[in-house]
Amino acid sequence: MSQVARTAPGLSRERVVEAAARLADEEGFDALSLAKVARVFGVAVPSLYKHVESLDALRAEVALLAVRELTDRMRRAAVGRSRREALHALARAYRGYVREHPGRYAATVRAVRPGDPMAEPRLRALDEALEVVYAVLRGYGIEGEGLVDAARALRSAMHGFALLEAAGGFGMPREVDRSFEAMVQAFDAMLERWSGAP
Amino acid sequence: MSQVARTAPGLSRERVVEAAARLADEEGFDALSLAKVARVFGVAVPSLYKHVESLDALRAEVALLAVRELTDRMRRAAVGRSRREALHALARAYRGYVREHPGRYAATVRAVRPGDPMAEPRLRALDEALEVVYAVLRGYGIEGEGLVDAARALRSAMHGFALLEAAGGFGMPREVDRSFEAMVQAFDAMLERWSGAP
DNA sequence: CGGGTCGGCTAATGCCATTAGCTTAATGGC
DNA sequence: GCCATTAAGCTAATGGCATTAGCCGACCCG
Repeated sequence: MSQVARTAPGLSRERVVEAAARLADEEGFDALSLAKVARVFGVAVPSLYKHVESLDALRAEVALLAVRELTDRMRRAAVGRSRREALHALARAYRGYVREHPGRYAATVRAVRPGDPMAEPRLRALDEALEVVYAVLRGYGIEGEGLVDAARALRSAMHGFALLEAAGGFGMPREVDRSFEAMVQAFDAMLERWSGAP
Repeated sequence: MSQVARTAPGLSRERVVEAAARLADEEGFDALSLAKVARVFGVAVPSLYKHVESLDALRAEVALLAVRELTDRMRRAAVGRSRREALHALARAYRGYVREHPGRYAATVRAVRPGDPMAEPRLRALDEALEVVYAVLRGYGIEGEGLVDAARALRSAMHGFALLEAAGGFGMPREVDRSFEAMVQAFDAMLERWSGAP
């Protein structure tokens, strides 16, 4: 008898991933575990396996979510602007996302073992993010091989800055803002006469 | 009776850390475990605790080793050169280290919880690495606040590039070389007229 | 010779991921 | 309306791993 009212947690893949992403942001991506996700829902750990294949799959799912969110934000920021304006908006969107969602962002960084099928959607999502960067750079008149190089340089700088900031590798927040703006501005100048760079 | 000839593994903190670093390079920093280190030495896991305090401490020790090695390499590369020459040498040394020792490098990136006493030596070692970067930038006549900004930008770019490369985020190796050189060259141009940047 | 420390060990604990197999509620076909 | 199927929870069991406690032999120093 009874045991009624199981409160039917009503899990779903989406809800599980969302909770995992929140946990990653709060406690760090490395600290993410099925046990913690289960605790959030008041559910036994094995129940989660009805919705995700493994802890690794859950991590990959969080990474995919993050790449999509980040791409979306970048796109919104860059739309309707060009050159300096677009570059600053793009860069600020990027940094903003990493600051708001450090755990999710950390997930995107995880090295992909070559041939890992679980990472494939993520790679495709990353291509889309790259397209946004390309669009901004084309606004500077950069094309061809130089476009690839410039995109890599820009992504490296944003990525590196975000990570070092997240790792506490810098100092006072005010100072960090200034350094970030300086970096983006220098990039703008660099891109203005990139044409002959290679 | 017997059990003679224990082959006396002769562990030491240094040897344990060295083995851990090698393992991290081969299988990835995340895959590092006390169990694997113990297996390398043919020793029971708890024996390791006579030499390191915990897995976390071992990770921190690997990070410290890596920062020191990297700093040393950067210093050697930059000595006796200036400006463009120094910049390229520094950047190549950085990338070279990350390629040779991806696991060790990953260790250096781990976020430091503020107030973590275990991370303190690492932070001091990082300061030393920063000094090398400063030295190169001073060669461009950059000083004061701009020096801090420029150093952060440069470090971000190298760090970001290295990580994205390690994560397989780019494509063909030949192309990646070219992109890296292009980035460093662009940086050189940027630094040449950095003075008024902020 | 005798005590102490050093560097191994075994045993035990507890957390976590994962698998197997059970149960119950909803669903859909006849 | 009833049965079969499936979906979504559960408990139990397994095995890897980090960590702690406490034993024990070898070597060093008096």
